[in-house]
Amino acid sequence: MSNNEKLMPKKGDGREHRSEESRARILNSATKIFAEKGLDGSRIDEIAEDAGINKRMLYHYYGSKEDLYVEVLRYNYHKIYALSKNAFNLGHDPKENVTRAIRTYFYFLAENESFVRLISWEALNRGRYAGKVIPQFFDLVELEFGDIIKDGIKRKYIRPDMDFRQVILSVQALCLAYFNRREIVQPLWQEDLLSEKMHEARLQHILALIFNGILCNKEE
Amino acid sequence: MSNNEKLMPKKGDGREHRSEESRARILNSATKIFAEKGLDGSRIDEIAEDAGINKRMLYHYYGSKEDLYVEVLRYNYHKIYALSKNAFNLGHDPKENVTRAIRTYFYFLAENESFVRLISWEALNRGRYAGKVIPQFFDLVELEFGDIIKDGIKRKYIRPDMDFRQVILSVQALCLAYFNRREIVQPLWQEDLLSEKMHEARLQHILALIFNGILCNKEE
Amino acid sequence: MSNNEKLMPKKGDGREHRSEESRARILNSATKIFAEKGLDGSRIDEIAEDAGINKRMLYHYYGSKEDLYVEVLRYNYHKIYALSKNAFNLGHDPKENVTRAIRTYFYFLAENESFVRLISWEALNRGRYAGKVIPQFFDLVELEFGDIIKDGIKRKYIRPDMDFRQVILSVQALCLAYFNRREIVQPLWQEDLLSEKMHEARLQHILALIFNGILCNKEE
Amino acid sequence: MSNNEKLMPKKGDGREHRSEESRARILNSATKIFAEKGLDGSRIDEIAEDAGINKRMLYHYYGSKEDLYVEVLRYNYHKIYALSKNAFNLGHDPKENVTRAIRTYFYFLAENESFVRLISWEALNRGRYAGKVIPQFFDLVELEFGDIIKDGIKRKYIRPDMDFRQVILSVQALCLAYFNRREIVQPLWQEDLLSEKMHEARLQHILALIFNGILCNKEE
DNA sequence: AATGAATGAGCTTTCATTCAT
DNA sequence: AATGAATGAAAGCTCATTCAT
Repeated sequence: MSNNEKLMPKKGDGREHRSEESRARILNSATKIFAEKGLDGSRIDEIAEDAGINKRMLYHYYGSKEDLYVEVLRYNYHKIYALSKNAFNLGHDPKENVTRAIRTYFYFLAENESFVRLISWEALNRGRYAGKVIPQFFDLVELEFGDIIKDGIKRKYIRPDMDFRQVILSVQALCLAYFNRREIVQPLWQEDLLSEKMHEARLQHILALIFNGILCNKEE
Repeated sequence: MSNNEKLMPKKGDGREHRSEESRARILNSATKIFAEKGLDGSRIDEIAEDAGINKRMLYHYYGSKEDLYVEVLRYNYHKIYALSKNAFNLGHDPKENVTRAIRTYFYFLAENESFVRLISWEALNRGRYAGKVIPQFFDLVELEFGDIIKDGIKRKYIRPDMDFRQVILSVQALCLAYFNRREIVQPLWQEDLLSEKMHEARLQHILALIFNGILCNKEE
Repeated sequence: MSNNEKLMPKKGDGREHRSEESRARILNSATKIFAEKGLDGSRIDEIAEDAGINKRMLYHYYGSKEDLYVEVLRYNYHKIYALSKNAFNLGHDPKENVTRAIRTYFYFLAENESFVRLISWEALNRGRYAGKVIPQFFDLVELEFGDIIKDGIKRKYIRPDMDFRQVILSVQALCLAYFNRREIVQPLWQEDLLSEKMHEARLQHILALIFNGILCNKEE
Repeated sequence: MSNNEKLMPKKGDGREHRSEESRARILNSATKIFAEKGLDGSRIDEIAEDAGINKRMLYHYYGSKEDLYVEVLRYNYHKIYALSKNAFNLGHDPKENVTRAIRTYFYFLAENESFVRLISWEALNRGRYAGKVIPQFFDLVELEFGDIIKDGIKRKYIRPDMDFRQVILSVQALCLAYFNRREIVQPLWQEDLLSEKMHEARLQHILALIFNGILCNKEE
């Protein structure tokens, strides 16, 4: 490969174009399959076939199965990182801040099933691989959302005895569990948990719980 | 061999005893390793070695890797099934009922890390294997705890617009997440999440959240 | 075991009786299963289970799988050996001698499927195991039947240019093939090859062929 | 690599060639070893080593041990199928037809020991595997040879009371037995059964038997 | 005489990875 | 840039055989 080509990665003679496309196809297939089956359950052959490329290219671009997995994590964490950059900025009204943050997070999960599953595999892997991507790896939501909670406490909207870390963990848990345990609870529920209506119902439940708890005789 | 044993050839003559012990050793090792690495990540050889038995016996007693995995699930689900039988009965005071149920469940998880991880792998497996054990498989907590919530609503202690299924899912999520995502959040927190003190702190947070939400100006 | 017991093998205190019975059960089961699946395809466990005895006893009595196989061969060769002792003696009429010998042999095969299959496995094994039982191992028919043919030639009943060894091989082949290739030809034929009627038809065909060939214009 | 080869990327660029060669090497080794030891007695490692290829390729090309076995049967049945297409056509003279067919079949067996053994294993397997290849599986000789016999009967050359199916089975048996039971009868005979002279002697015996039977006073 | 439990060697099969073009 | 063929190590599983009672 000529030096020239290295300097113009985005505007090549068509080779890089195909190259970039191949890389992307691999990453998409790998995301799909790793999300579905986890690192140990996935097969390199299946990913290559799904991507429609030769297995050898996969090694050329990503080095090894594990490295590819780490790339998949990086690629997917970037999505929520981008999200948090845009939607988690602080407004005047603490309640609105919290509501907007939870809604944004919840619908991000609703629309990114692969992300939900990837971070769940990673939790079971005790963060072994994600740790290579993000030294302090959280959803990244943790940081931004933490500021919102702390701001709410400062403005005396949220009770001061609330540990913001516990709140973050709880919000995450309430959102994630719905997608995570969908197949498990589905038989108990009547409705389709993937419907728009049920999504909104879950979000409203989370908000109600967070703001008021489950008891009667509370003023809104 | 004592004469006594000769007189009771059907009970505890040492042979069956050894057999039962081997089965138990396999099951314990399998629980440990499957919980740690999941079905795909675990190796039969490792389980056999950990159990201190010959690999052949594992197949003799449990048939196949997958069958052994299903047995491990059955074995561990029985634990919480037993729990729910004893601790989830209905008392007069709805608040006490809910509190006791949550506390019991939370400390069961605290003391059974294998259980926490096994149901998490199963959630990612979409209940494929647990479904073979428990046709309608939940934590089994769902059923008993559901009665408590419904009773609380009937007695006008819990708000009537609360969907008891959402509440169950939320309580589960709030408890499970603490153990599930321990390694992930650990870097952010200062304390040791495994300490008795932090356990109690998390439980108190869950109870506060469930009963009152996070906002100020609420009477207890 | 006392010397006394050794001296009275047939009239023991009940132990030998059970012992003899166990040996016989093993031999019968082994005959059945080795005949069906051959040496390599048979499993010691299956034989032990079929015999209803403990696997350990099988080793106690017969030493090894291969030794048991050889015993099965010996046991089954004895059957036809006994047969040839009784039915292959020489009468006055050569034609009657040949007819009786063929009929006896054919119906012996018809009634001893295990024997048919065991000698077929052995043929494929190039006589490796049977050679240990009968140094010169044939059906044993070879010897007796050979005398009959030679006698027929001497009496000018059978053509002198007939090689008696070829005749023996041919008679064997004509009889054996019917049982050996039964499943193979069954789809082509309409009748049930196991019926008494078809057995007799095959025997008559063999006799006709041997005595006259297939051509027209032959006097009987 | 020559320019020529680059211009014809789909034909013989060396890759497919190697692939085809590997497949063929596996098939040849498998034929040899399965014929010698049967399905149960053969070892995949031995086949791979004999073929000089990596065991993995065997699974890549043929899927499983059993599938490979079925391919071996298909491959070898094709040989006699091709034979029957060419040599079994009907001439004017019934005797010549029969003679030619038997001679052709007999020498085909003489030159294809693997075929002889494979169909013998299959007979013992009750046609279990060959049935997957050829729904109605015979030697294929059955069909063509049957026409010859039926034609001979129609022309009043062969006796009308001869069942053509019995005749086919008998001819097969007379030919096969010589190769099948070679090691068994060898000790009884003085000559080398594999010699050209003995082959011809057996063939002549079969023809004599078929046409005239064994008795004296028959005109040729 | 009899048996349940146990074993090591070896079997078929799978997988991530590399070679040669 | 791209690929079909090939591989070695290891996985799950099986089997004849022996131990301990």
